[in-house]
Amino acid sequence: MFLNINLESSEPIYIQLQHQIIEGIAKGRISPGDPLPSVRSLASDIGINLHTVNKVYQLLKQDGYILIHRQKGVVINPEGPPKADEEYKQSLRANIRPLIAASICRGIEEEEFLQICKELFNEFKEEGEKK
Amino acid sequence: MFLNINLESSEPIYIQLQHQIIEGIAKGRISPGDPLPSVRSLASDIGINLHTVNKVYQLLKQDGYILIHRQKGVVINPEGPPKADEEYKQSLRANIRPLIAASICRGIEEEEFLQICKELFNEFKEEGEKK
DNA sequence: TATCTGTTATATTATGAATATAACAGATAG
DNA sequence: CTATCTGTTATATTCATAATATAACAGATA
Repeated sequence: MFLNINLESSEPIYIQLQHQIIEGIAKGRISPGDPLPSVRSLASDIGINLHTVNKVYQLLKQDGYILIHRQKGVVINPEGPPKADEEYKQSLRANIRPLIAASICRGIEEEEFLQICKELFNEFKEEGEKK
Repeated sequence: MFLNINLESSEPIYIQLQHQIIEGIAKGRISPGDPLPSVRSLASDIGINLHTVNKVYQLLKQDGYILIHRQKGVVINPEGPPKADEEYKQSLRANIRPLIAASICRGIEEEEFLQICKELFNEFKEEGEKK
């Protein structure tokens, strides 16, 4: 896999895992229909507990990122998660707001902030075109 | 004060407080040199413990947002926090990245994301001009 | 002198993150 | 049929963090 988990980070393991899998989907490194490792094999690959991986899979399932069939195992949802509704956008704003506030206090202008966002979007686009 | 703390939220109280004070500075609701309430009075105003407020003040002091004089009490730092260096921008990118990844998966295009950021910046600008 | 300030110390409770071990039921390969 | 692998559930333990409670100290102030 493309996973790079830092066991020493203050960021919880299950959050890192969740983020990196979602980023993998956004970048097209894993495509709709692709299988994901079993909770046990992924856990032993990374060197963590089975339950930590299971927790992540449950969260991803709940958000519509993956499907879990008793037979086929774990698969990237071909449909993808539901489109962003107003509630989602509201929570998105709530997450960005403190980042912008701190940036303003540190002298990062709107232009520069938007530029950083554009560069991040390019990070995802470029990878998507490699395939 | 302009504080609105949700004691039921899963977001820790000290994080809410920290964010709202920084947002207050970014919006110009509190200006450089302005005093902040004492740890005890603010704590009793909100209905929380003195140590929770003290923790927030220590974090804000550490980041250069406020100054704590033995005499004058707590004051918004006239200098403000240090300008964003490359390390800060790196952590900023790390914070924005998962938001963008999830947005892409949910069908939010770059344009719309940037538009949301612009609106948030306006949130801060508009308030700043009221004074 | 009494009061308010930030600060420090100590202890307790509650919650969440992560682990360990075990077991169950369904599917699959030998 | 048997053995193995799958996700799932249950239970328990360890550890760190968030939040509280109570107390005390030293400097400044009225």
